[in-house]
Amino acid sequence: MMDTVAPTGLSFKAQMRRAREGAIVGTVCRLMADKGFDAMTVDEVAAAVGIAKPSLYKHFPSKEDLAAAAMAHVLQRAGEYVAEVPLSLPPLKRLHAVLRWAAQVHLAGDLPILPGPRSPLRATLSVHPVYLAALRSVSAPLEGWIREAQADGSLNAALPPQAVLYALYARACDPLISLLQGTGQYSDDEILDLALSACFDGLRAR
Amino acid sequence: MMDTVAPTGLSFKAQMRRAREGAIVGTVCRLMADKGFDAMTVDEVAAAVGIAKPSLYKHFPSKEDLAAAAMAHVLQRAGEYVAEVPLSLPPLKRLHAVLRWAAQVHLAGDLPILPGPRSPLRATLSVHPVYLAALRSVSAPLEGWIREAQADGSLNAALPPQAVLYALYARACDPLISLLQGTGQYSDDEILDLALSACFDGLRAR
DNA sequence: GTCTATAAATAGATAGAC
DNA sequence: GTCTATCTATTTATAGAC
Repeated sequence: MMDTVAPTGLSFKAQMRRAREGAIVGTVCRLMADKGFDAMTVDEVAAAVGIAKPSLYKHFPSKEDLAAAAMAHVLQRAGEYVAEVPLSLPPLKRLHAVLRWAAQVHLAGDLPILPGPRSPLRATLSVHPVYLAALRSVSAPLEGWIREAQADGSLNAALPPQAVLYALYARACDPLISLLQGTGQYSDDEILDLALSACFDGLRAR
Repeated sequence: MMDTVAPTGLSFKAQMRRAREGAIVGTVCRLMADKGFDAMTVDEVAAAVGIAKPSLYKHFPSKEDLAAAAMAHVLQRAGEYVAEVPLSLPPLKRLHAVLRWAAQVHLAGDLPILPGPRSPLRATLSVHPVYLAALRSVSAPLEGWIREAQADGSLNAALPPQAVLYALYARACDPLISLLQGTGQYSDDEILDLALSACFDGLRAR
């Protein structure tokens, strides 16, 4: 039996709270994907969620915590997807599948864009425990797969594993996807294929 | 004889004006590379240039025009570089050289990050004549080189030329470069080689 | 053209009623 | 816990002296 009904009455309110926080976080993801952290206003978030601004601040103490929660949420979803990728697949295919998943989230408009190198948000994230934990839950298995794929000869072994990992994070947020989407000339599947091919196959002919 | 001394007295002031505007635009480039358009404030720009804010507004009528001028400036520099690339090189090498140049500018901290897909800045840029002209002065030759490189079999012909062009723009601003730079583990040349290899060769082994 | 001083709007964040 | 109303700081932009 699932534990959707908790032993205490407290948990019902807790569930509603989590549901609302989920709605908030989802909204923040969309707004950060659209305009980025700096251009997003707390008023917009509140209006889009359909609640008042002070209610937001009961859930999250600051705008930056709001953003950190949103990015942690995306990373947690990614971590869940990573955990479900069948290890029977060859490691390169597993990496391919993860990037495809991330690119789909990007296409759907739910992937916050990366903060600038010296953005104040970066400082907040770099000490945010929940965000960092979610980041590691993705990075650790990916880095293992990268080493596997380099060992079996399917991934370019001249690239440091860390560089490959960073490249995958960068490609998940690839502006190429938005640019192609903006033309209106390609279907979502075509965009995914183009972006993945550009990343794994490279621009040079093979 | 060079025309550094102009026939009219007016042109001397004009030169000083251009020099100051050059300093402003250079500062804006650095700030936009660091923090992006939205997090950059006009006060910061004025302070960094060493002039008062109203003086800024004598040169540029709004913050968005400031940003457009900065991005147009980078594109003009890129256009000048493109015009100097020897056509004796094979087309793929020419594209390679241009991306390397852009990545160097990025590494130096002088390449504004791309605005978000629905950023208000995008709307301004899309109707800014100087910016659009500079953009075309880069895009037109690049697109020709892309078709050449596909025709001679060195560039993946399965990718639409437009997609390759967008990919090059995206890679010029590749966050991978900042991420590698942030580790402190790699020299600038190593970062350039890694970023260029990831773009042209792809992550897969060859 | 450059500055000091300031306007006008908007941002993040909170007080206090219910 | 949620809302109305508000505070404070900051931001873009300008008026007006020199």
